[in-house]
Amino acid sequence: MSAAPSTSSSSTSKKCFNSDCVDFKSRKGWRLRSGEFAELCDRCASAYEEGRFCETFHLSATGWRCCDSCGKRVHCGCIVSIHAFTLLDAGGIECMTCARKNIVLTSNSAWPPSFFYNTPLSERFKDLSVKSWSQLAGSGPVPWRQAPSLFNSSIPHSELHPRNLYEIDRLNPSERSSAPSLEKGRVEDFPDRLVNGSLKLGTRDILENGNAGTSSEEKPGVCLGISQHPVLKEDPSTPQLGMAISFASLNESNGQIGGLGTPLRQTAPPLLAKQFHGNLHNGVDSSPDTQIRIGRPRADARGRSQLLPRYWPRFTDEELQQISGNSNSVITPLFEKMLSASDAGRIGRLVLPKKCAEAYFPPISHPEGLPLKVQDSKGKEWVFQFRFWPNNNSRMYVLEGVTPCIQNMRLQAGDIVTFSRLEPEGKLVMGFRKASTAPSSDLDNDTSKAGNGVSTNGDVELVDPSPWSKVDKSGYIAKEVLEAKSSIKKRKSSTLGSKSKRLRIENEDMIELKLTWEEAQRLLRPPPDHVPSVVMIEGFEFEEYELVMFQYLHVLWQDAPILGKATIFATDNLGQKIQWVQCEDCFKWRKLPANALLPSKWTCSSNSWDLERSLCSAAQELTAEQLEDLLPSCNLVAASKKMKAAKQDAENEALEGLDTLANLAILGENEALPTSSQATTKHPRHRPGCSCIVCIQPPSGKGPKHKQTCTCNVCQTVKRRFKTLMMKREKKQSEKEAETTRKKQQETLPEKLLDDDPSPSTNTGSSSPNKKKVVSEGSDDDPNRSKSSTSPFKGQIDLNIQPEREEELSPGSDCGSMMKMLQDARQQMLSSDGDNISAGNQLLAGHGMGENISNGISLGTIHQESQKDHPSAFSMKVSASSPAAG
DNA sequence: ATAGAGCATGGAA
DNA sequence: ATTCCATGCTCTA
Repeated sequence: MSAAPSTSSSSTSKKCFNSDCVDFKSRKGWRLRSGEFAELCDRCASAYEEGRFCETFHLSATGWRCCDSCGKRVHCGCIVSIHAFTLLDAGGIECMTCARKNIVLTSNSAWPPSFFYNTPLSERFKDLSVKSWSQLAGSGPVPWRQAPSLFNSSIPHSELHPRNLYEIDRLNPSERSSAPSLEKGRVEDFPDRLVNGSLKLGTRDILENGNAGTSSEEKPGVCLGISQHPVLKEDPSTPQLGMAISFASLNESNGQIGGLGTPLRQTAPPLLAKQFHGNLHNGVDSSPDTQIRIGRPRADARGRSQLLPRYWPRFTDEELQQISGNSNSVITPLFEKMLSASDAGRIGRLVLPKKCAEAYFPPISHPEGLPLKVQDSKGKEWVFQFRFWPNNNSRMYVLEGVTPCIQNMRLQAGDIVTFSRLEPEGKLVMGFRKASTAPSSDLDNDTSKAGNGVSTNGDVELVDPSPWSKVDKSGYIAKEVLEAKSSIKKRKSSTLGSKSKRLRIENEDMIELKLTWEEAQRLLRPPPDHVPSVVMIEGFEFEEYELVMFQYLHVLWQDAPILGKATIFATDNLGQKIQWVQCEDCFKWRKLPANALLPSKWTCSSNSWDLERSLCSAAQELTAEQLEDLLPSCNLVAASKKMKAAKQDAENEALEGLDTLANLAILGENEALPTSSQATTKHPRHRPGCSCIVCIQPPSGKGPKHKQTCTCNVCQTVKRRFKTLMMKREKKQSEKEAETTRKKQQETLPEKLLDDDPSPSTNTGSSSPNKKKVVSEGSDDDPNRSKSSTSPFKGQIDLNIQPEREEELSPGSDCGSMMKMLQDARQQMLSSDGDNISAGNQLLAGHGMGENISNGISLGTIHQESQKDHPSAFSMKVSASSPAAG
């Protein structure tokens, strides 16, 4: 603190932060407790960077001590040098140089190897066993962050550590457990760098308890050295595991972090918290074995943390084991991140969550960063450039050059990449989890299954091609399927774009989705006798099941309503529109008004429409037979699909196009379908005024349900948009019909029946039990799209479909009654105008409102729309649901 | 013209 | 109000 001049804020004055200096500030120095950086003049900054600051300005200050090992003087009483030394277990201090040496030489050093990132060192640390780490961690009051009181020593000392030691000043207790940053001149913020597994564990436990460092089992302070510094700006609840241990970083330039060995330096709270349940208590745990074993995400493990929950690694034991394989390596989950469109795009830049980057990756002082070696679960090593961009007063960390890896893993936006570390090797391992297998927040139960990219055999590429096999009940299923398909070779920039966020949300709300999906799955089973129609798209052959599409749409519209309580629409004896819904608990089907908005988890108790049947004990209205009739008729089934084809690109595009189409269908926009690459830019930023479905809904997907009578802006918008959409479509449809009629008269095409006629009547009826080929034809206006295998358009598809023209498709003709119901719903909606915003509400409800799910009307409507015009779209989607077999 | 690199912007948390 | 971060924008090669 002597270093901290009187200036209250480095940013408020133009003078050098150093009160002893009168020059103007121009560079950043150490990080202040406030989180800002001390701004220094060139001279002071240089001194700081070179480790001479205290020697220069604080010689007369108190707090100097001597390194117990080399006798060098270290200014322990100053924030500037906070990372230049470490406290020894037995008392006393050690300069970083010695500390580093010791840590290299002994596994029991107070200095976690994690501090040394550079390859050379990491190599040296390779032989450090996990045990060593744990021991390190438990080595006592290692000043991960030094308490103020620690700085009062007056022991003289002669020299400060290596300049790099100066880098980090992270005194921000709450956020940093700091590792000294290698950065020169710029104070790094490498908060929360855990030193080792045990530390993490401890932290985690702390976090789990949700309090700052006081867990019944663990005393963070014990191992982490509880910082007593005032919490700067971080969440006060955050454990103050400070650690300002600076570590002498090695020459950053040599970069290769190689194995990264490093254990994390950080207080990686949540992360660890989740994974290693209760193993180490206070970091003093000397039993290495207890730590870092299979980290198991615990649902209850979420404590508070600096890291956003979405970055918490959600590895399951299984996954961890897969990663570590048969080796004796212990896997330490670090963090995970759902790929954004940008991440998965061709730019090859993966944006790293700042805290994660700072916590687990080597500290970097220059924007150029360092090459970082990362091994995939297959053992293949990748080298990314870990760097950052100055961003405001912060940094934005990115991994560059990830494209090959991303492609290799066949990942796309929405999928999750995981970072973990293998101990004792210290290797950074990058795994992945396809969207559909992404474990839900705390429900990791079924995540370990497919596609996590961390197969034991290391075959990252073993992305299960079978969509269904990946169905894990999560709402991602369809999406994933789609993505899995589209990911097959050519990986274009993600189509998720704005969806990724939604995906994240969904991921976080997976519980709900899972249930929904479970429900959906029940409905997805194809009837025994059902014969799928085969759709040929771009040379791909798909077995098509209407419901798949239906479901797909649910899932597909990440930005829209989606997975909700699957219901079946019908018309009762009185001619009224109704919907059948199945109780989550008793599985009985209940009849509800067609416009009822249902939450994803609907139970009899929610049956306010029929009080007599608001209890599970109440008998089901439908007889088994009736139910049987009902289900098949709606094609509430999904089935596997085969995809024989070759053109992955085409496929990708098609899928992406479909994806987009789906959105367009909802939005009813007129623009031509954007290309896949455009997909993400179509909605670059939802600026003010944007009324897209994304923008008009609550960001978190949570929130109160909107009633049908709600007149809030969102609802109004939805109503208005829907109305407009319907009007447009009606108009379009009329035109189409007229045109179709004209053409029919002229040509009397054989495909006629397969044609576009979107009229409900046409769609009603058979569910095409017969396998037939559906040919998708590209041009949107071409009414010739047909399902006939003999169609001359076979294999052709035009992805540039326009929602408006979707009317022509009628894959739905197979969907008989379902289509009729949908049509009915649609008409009902249209006729009732503003009042009946069922569709719109459905969107709302199913969408942002989290719990509400499209009750079917919206879906139906959408479905229908899509169907009408774009067989191809449908087909594609359908196919999406069933991954390629070919 | 295109791709890549780096920075800026602004929505979301 | 601040920070994060996804992605757009601009410049350069």
